[in-house]
Amino acid sequence: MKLTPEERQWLISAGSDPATVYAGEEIIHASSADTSVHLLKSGWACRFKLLPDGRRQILNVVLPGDFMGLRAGLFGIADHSVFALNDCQVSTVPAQAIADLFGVLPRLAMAITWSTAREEAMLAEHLVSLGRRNAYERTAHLLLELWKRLQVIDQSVDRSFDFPITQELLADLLGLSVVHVNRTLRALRRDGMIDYATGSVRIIRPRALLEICAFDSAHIDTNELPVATDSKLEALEILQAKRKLQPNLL
Amino acid sequence: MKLTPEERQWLISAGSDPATVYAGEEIIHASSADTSVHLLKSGWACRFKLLPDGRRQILNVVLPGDFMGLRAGLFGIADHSVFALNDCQVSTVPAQAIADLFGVLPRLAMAITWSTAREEAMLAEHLVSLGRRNAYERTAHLLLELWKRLQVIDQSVDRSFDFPITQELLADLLGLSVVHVNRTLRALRRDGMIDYATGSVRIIRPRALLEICAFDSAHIDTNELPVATDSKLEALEILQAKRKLQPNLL
DNA sequence: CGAAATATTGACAATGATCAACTCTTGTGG
DNA sequence: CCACAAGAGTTGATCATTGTCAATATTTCG
Repeated sequence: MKLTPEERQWLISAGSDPATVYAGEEIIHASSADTSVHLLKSGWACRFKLLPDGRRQILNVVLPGDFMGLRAGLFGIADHSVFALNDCQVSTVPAQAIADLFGVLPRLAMAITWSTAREEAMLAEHLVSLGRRNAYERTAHLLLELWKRLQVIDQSVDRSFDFPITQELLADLLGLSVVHVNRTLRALRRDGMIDYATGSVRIIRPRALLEICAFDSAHIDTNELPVATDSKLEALEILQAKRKLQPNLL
Repeated sequence: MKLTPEERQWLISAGSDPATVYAGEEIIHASSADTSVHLLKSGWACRFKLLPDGRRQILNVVLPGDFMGLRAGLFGIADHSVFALNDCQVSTVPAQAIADLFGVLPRLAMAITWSTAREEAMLAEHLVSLGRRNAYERTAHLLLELWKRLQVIDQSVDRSFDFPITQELLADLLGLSVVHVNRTLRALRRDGMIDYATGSVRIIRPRALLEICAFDSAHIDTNELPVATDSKLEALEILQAKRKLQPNLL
C-alpha cells in the first residue's frame, strides 16, 4: 500500500538514529519512568519480570521490527524490563510523539494498536503453553513460534536459524528448570524433531512438531489475516513495511 | 473530565441495547468471523482457548466494563472464545465503528488502545503466575487480582465478593487439576487467608496474601497511573466513566 | 592457558496429576 | 414436598512430571 507522504515522513523522522545495546544490557528497566518507545532494528531482546526472591519469567522474545515499551510509554505502566539477548540496534521514539499520532495520523495510530494486539495474541498462546502444555509440547511450541516469526522477517534459511538463547533463558521462558530444559531438548533431538546446538536451531520435522503442540500460526502469519476494511489493510501493510524496510523507518 | 459532546454522543449511540447472555453460553466463538466488539455491562465472563484434545486454558476473567473481542473485531484475529460465567448483559458495537473512531474521535481511540494495553498487562501477570508461582501463590494471586478489580468497579464489600467460578474453572484458569485446586483452597482456608464457599470469597489477610504471591497492583489500580499528558488523562477518565456510568454508555 | 559460563548427566525429592470413591448441594419433576 | 439426578466439592492412594542438588563435561573468551 501507499503511505501518504506525511506518514512516510513521520516514520522516517520520528525515531532517533539507532543506538547499539550490547548483549545482556537492559533496554528498559521495570520501574523506571522512562517514557520512550523503542523499536528493535536488529538483534534479539526479551521482556521479563522478576519476583522478589529472584525467580524470573520471560514474557516473550522481541525480534527485529517489534516495539518495546509501548505500553510503558503510552500509559506509564512500566511493569516489566527488557534486556538484549545479543547485540542490538535500537531506535527510540518519544512516547509523546506516538500519543500525538492518534490525533494526527490515525492510520499509523491504528498500526500501533495492531502491534499491541498482535503481541497480546502471542502472550495468550504462551500462557496456554505454560498452563496446559507439558515440557515437550511447550518447547516445541516455542521453537515453532520463533521459526515462524523469523520467516516473516527473512531470518530463517532452510529451516535453520540463529538462536542466541541459553538453556537458562529457555528455562525462564518456558517456566521450567534448566535441567529439565536440557533433557527436553535432548528428547526433541532424540526423536529427530530438531537439530539443536548452542546458538542455532534447525527444524527437522515441522509437521510432526505442529501436531505435537497443536500450533496455530494465525496470530503470526499476518498474510493470512482476514482483512475486511481499508484501514485494516493499510495498518497491516505499514507494519509489514516497517519490518522489511527497517533502514528507512523510525 | 469532560467528554466533548461528540464523544459523549458516540458512546451513547454506538452500542446496541444490551442483550442477555445466560450462564454457560458462548459470547464469542474462536473461529467465527464475527466482527463485532462487545462490552460486558454486568455479569462475569471468561476468555479461553482449547487444545485439540480438549485441554482448556482460561486466559482471564472478564468483568463489567471490560471489552470482549476487540482484537478479533479490529484485526480479524479471533483466536479465542469467550463464555458467560453467569448471566450477563452484553452490548455490541460493530467493529467498523471502532475502527472509524481512529479517524474521527482520536481520544476515544486512545482509550480503546489503553484498554487493550491494560489487558495485556494482566495477561503478563497471569503468565508469570503460571510460569513461576506454585499452586498456593498462584491461587492467592488470582484472588487478589479479582478482588482489586472488583473494588475498582464497586463490586466488593468488606473484603468479600461474589465468585461465580467453580473449582473446575479455577483449575483451567490456574493451569492446575481440579483436585489440586480443591486442596489449595483448603490450605488457604486452613491458614486463615481466605474464607471460601461455593460462590463467594472473603479475603481475610490481604497483607499476608500480598506477600505470599508478590502481588503488584500497578496494572489494575488505574488511579495510581503516572499520568503525563492531557490525552492520557482523558483516556483514563473516559474509561473510568465507562465503568461507573455503565447505563449511559455504549 | 585458565576462569567463567554453559551444557550435561545421575540420584533423589517434591509438586501436582490421576484415579476412584464418596459427600454435599442444587434444581427438577412427580 | 420429596426423590432423584446432576453437578460440584472433598478426600485418600498412587503415579508422573518436573525440580533440586551435585558433580562433571564442554565451550568461550580474555
